[in-house]
Amino acid sequence: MSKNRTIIDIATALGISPSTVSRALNDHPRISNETKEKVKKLVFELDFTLNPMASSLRSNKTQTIGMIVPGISYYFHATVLTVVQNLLWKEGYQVIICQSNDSPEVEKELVNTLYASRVVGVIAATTLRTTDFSHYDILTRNQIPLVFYDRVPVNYYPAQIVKGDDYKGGFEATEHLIQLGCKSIAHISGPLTCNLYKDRYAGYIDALKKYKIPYRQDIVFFHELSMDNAVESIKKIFKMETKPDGIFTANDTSAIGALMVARELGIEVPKEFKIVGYSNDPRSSIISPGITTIDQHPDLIGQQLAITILDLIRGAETNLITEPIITPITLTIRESSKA
Amino acid sequence: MSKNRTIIDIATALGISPSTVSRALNDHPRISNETKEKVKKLVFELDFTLNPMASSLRSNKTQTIGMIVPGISYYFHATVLTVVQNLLWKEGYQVIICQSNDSPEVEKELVNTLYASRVVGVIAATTLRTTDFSHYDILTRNQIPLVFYDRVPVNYYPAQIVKGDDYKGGFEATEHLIQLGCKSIAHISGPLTCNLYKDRYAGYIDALKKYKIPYRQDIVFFHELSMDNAVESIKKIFKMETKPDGIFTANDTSAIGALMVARELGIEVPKEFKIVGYSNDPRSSIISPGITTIDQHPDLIGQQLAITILDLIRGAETNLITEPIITPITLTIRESSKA
DNA sequence: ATTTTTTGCTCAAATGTTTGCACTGTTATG
DNA sequence: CATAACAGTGCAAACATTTGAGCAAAAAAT
Repeated sequence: MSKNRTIIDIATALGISPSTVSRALNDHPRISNETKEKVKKLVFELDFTLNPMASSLRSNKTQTIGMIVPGISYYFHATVLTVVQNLLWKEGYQVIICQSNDSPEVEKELVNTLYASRVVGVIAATTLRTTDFSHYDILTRNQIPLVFYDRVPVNYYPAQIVKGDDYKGGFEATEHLIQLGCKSIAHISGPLTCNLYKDRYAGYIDALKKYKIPYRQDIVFFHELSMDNAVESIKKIFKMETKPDGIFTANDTSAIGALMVARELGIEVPKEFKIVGYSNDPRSSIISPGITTIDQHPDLIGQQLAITILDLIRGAETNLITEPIITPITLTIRESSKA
Repeated sequence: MSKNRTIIDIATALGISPSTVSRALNDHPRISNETKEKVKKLVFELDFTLNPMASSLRSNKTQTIGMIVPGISYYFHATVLTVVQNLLWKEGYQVIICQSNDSPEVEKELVNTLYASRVVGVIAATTLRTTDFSHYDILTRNQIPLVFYDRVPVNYYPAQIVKGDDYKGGFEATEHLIQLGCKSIAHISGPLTCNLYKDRYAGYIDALKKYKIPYRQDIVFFHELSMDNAVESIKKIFKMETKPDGIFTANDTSAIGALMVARELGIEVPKEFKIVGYSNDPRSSIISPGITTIDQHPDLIGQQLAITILDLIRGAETNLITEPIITPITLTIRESSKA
């Protein structure tokens, strides 16, 4: 029965005052090294740990960082989470992970609950349809560091941003198809309220422009990027008189959908139709033909997030929000876009 | 600038004492409904929330549940996590997710840290190689509800267990292959220190026995279930004089490995060689031919976990650990095992 | 030798709740 | 009609820590 020890037990055992113990444990400069050693030794021997509630109550600071994601099980977010959680845990922070399930209302509620539980920082990827970010104000107003990643506010919002280079991703994907000889490239995009799809779309447009390929409105689609939606759009494409000879989809699920429809209709990939997806989902390397896609390096994003939030928390006095931090992407070429 | 309101502010505003406010908010029976209404109304209007640290400090109880998983990004665990986190959040609990990265040492440390942060319950899937569970004693000794899932103690340990029916999964997978006419069935298993592989292996054995198929030690492998290991083992199999005509692998990664090697060597699946995996990883439905596999219904397991831990926490006085709760599995047939 | 600064520590207050006990007034019991 | 039971509330202690103020002794500066 491990009795709950307190700082006072340590103090009396050593014949010093509780305040000294507290300061010793927090490496206060006014405590002699000798005393610090003594305290830390006993604390170690007794396996003592400070009561985090009492600490937090008194200091009004926790060791908790909140993280808001649309869902834990999305490949991209799961990978980011893994890295962030591991790194922050090592620094002594607890990460509390919350899922918005892509609902703006839930997102709002999550922010409030995180604030109520006195988190010292928040990392968030917003909902696809979040356009109003005022529910995050409660954090900024109280100087709680806030970092958005992946899905970030489109207009200015006073918080740090970390994101993959979606514009470049869109551009390179499209350029790649063009360089392979595609003359007409379809695009499946998500809702343009979300920066991800807006930027990837912009890259697509600019690549077309650069190579003087006319933009065809009838082969560009905007809808939630589900398998069903993708299949529907692709079927439309293949019914056209002037069929496109390639497609760039803003996620891999849609790319897989495209591949399946093509297979079903007996259209040869990549010979007759080339496909490039986005995210480097594990499925895209497993399917055959393998799907060319843009790798967003979620582990790099995770690392960057951990570093960024720690910086903000530790240097909280100075407000050091910088320009958005853009992490690199890599075009990963597979069979779906071979010449 | 939302000042930090306290229970005392509410009390003075209403001309009552802080204790009454506290009791009203906690639905104490001795407070009149009239007073409760008054308090709750003002609390709602002011957007007031109790300071969780102060509550926890005083009551020595948190609203936090710890969850230990080998890694967030494994498909199975990600799905379980998603469900558990959503359900527990709705009940007002915060879930703090920890990753052991499959290291027993880290696992040990995690348990201690969770205990130190006064979680009210722990849900854990252990490391593949955890054989000593004594680091969990600190929880049981202090009556902190503990539920193991998926990877659970092999010998008796005084904690609730929730797991898929691995024995049945192994049995059905093997029986399925036999019924399709396989005469010699290989098996790739993980370390037998882990209940998962032990049970699936036992199912495999018993299915062979039932149909009087001799056990061949040379086509059964035990090693970590990575792609590389799988590829290596499969290559051995295909070099044998008397090649097996089917394989049951204890995870889907190995099944995918088997499929790839077969493809490389020009062995036709399922005609010459049939494959059954385990877990229903998304990749297994995407690859072609699709891989037959055992679906563990991670969402059901998640639901069951949430229910179980809540029961234990709420009825904490009575110790109601029951027999292991076994959740159903489903054989999901795809092309890799067609006749 | 005196004053100032620094070092190393203690005291006590403060953090925001919860909760055992006590108290008042009302209603039921004998 | 006295007394017990009970509903409804308030008081103050307790939870374990942090931290500003204070104080004595030692070290440094004058």
